[in-house]
Amino acid sequence: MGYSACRPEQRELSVGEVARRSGVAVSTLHFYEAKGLIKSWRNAGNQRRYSRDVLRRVAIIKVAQRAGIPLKAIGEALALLPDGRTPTAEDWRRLSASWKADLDDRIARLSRLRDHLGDCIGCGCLSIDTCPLRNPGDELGEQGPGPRLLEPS
Amino acid sequence: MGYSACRPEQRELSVGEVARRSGVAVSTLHFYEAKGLIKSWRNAGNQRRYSRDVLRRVAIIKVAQRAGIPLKAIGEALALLPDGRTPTAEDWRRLSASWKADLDDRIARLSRLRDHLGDCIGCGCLSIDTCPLRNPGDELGEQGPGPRLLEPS
DNA sequence: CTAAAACCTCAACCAAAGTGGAGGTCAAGG
DNA sequence: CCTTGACCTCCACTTTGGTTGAGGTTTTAG
Repeated sequence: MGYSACRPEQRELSVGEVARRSGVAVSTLHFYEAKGLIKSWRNAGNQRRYSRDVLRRVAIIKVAQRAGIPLKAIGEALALLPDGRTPTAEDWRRLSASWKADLDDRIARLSRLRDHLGDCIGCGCLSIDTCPLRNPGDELGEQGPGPRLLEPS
Repeated sequence: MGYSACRPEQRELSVGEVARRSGVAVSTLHFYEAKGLIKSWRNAGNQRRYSRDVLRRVAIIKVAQRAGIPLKAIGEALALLPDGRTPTAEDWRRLSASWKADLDDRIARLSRLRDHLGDCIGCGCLSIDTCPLRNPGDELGEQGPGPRLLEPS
């Protein structure tokens, strides 16, 4: 067995442990670190060591991702915390509130679309100018070019 | 001026015209064609020609995309239509009904997440085992690996 | 007829959010 | 001591939904 299996009362974690405890792959932790979302230091053998609160950070990242927040935005939000500290309850309040607003907005858009879809089922219209599905107008406005991201399935 | 500016009563359209009328870029039309979502034939000079109903197909594609349906699934749905014909009102009824179910599901997931987020704002818990945000369990189940897509902003 | 605009193909590139492998190092158990 | 598993870096590849550009052809307006 590896050295990461049985260490009670640890105050620092290896990547493998963080991976197992947080449920994300080791490669993903590397990736998050490269993107600045989490931090680590190195031991004498150049291996990553994490403080236990990285688990909370990863948890927050995953929740925000499920809410549809792109990693970049999550990183920016986390980076705004003084000292890059792990969010306190108060920090989490602010973060989750802003993400909730985002989520509310996304839900509202989708709901409006659904309603129009319901109205239009079977109408076969889709006519430019008259069909609401064809007139994104206000809430469903133009979406510019570039890659478009979808909701996690 | 190009040759596509002033042709009244056309029954076939050039890419540029389809692009202008449907609101998507020429490159996107090429892309959709490569993916089998739309079809065209060629004139003597090897230029694409479309029947007018490609506009309806593109309209349907865009609506489905806004509902969060991936292009591949849209293509499969359109391909199921006999003769690859342009959807009739009845076809559209079936298509939009299936996409609406998808949309309903997505909205339901996001709504549950929002509610949990609301419950948890400020609680600072995020504790494994107890926080609903940390327990995707049933409705918010595991999301496998691979690229994740987000909702169109 | 000529020049400009629109078209063609093919290939590379973009972003996001990772995954996977090659080749090499480190640590711990037996 | 030595094997094994965990770790390291770097690079390439994946998918989705396109965009951009190079280099060449066609069409059309003047």
